[in-house]
Amino acid sequence: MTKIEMDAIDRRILAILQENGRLSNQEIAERVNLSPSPCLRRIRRLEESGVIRGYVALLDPRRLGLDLLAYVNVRLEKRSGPALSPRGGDVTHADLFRAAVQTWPEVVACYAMTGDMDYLLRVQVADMAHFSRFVQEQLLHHPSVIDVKTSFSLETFKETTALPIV
Amino acid sequence: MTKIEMDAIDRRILAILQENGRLSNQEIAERVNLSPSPCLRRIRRLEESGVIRGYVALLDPRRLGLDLLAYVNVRLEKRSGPALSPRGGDVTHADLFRAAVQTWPEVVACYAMTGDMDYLLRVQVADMAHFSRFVQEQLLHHPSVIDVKTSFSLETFKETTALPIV
DNA sequence: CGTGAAACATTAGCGGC
DNA sequence: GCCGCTAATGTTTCACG
Repeated sequence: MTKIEMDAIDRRILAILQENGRLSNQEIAERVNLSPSPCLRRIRRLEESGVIRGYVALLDPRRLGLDLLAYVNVRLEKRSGPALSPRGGDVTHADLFRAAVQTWPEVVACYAMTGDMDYLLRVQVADMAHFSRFVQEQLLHHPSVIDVKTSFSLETFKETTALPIV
Repeated sequence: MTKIEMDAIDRRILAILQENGRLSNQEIAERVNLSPSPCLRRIRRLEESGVIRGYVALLDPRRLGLDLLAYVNVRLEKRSGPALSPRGGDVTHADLFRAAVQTWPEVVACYAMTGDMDYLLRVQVADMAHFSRFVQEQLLHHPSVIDVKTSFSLETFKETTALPIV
């Protein structure tokens, strides 16, 4: 995990790009008082070093009919692995659960957490019917899951992908 | 909140753009089997209607030294407003808290939630020292905050800004 | 780091299905 | 209505000073 050297101009470029990832290189160069070529060289370096992970379009969930956002705390079975892999290695409940999470499109984020619940899922679905089906048929149906506790988002007051780079 | 008509091509364009927001219109047009101009017209329409909220660069928090991600549950004082605004309107604890949240850069998301805590904050900071200072000097210091409960992310297994568009 | 030129991309107008 | 062509304009990119 190479942490690269960055100066004030690099940080300004990052601040600009995490607000608007489609500005032209020319426009960015102007804002940081550079000509286009060194500015582009800096951006490429930030991309290649992994500081910039990628560029994405952000969509509006409500305009896509995804009106329900839930945070689900999940507790897993802790007893030793429920199965042996074909080659004899242990497969833990955590492994199974994490693999399942990758296949569930409604789960847009999954973290292992401190505290008395093991995982926190961010779940984005159309409505309560869909959520209920997801919990019953996927989450609680999963052999590694012992218990879930859900909170629903009533309103979003702040939500940004922009990190606080000082 | 106008929900606009979208066909299969529009959805394919959205799916492409939420994975890579910097593809050229030409490239996207090719992938959806359209010529550049109708493709661009569709993208502009999706932008103007608000389905596409914007384009951003995603940065790697760890490469920026932001190694600590916390989810903080916050409970607020419920008794009637602690102050009157100059023009006489009531200012609730919720109003005060939400305004403060906007000014705290380490809070990258804030939701009002169901359940026994009122708000859920996503907090991104360098280390425990910074987090501790934030909780003591900002959160607990705020007159509307009664109580906070924090969980820390140990590991991220899935995290995407791409919504499940079917 | 900046200049300049070639390659490439965007976008408005117009005609056709 | 929505598609695709063309042509003008703007942008990216790279060798070189």
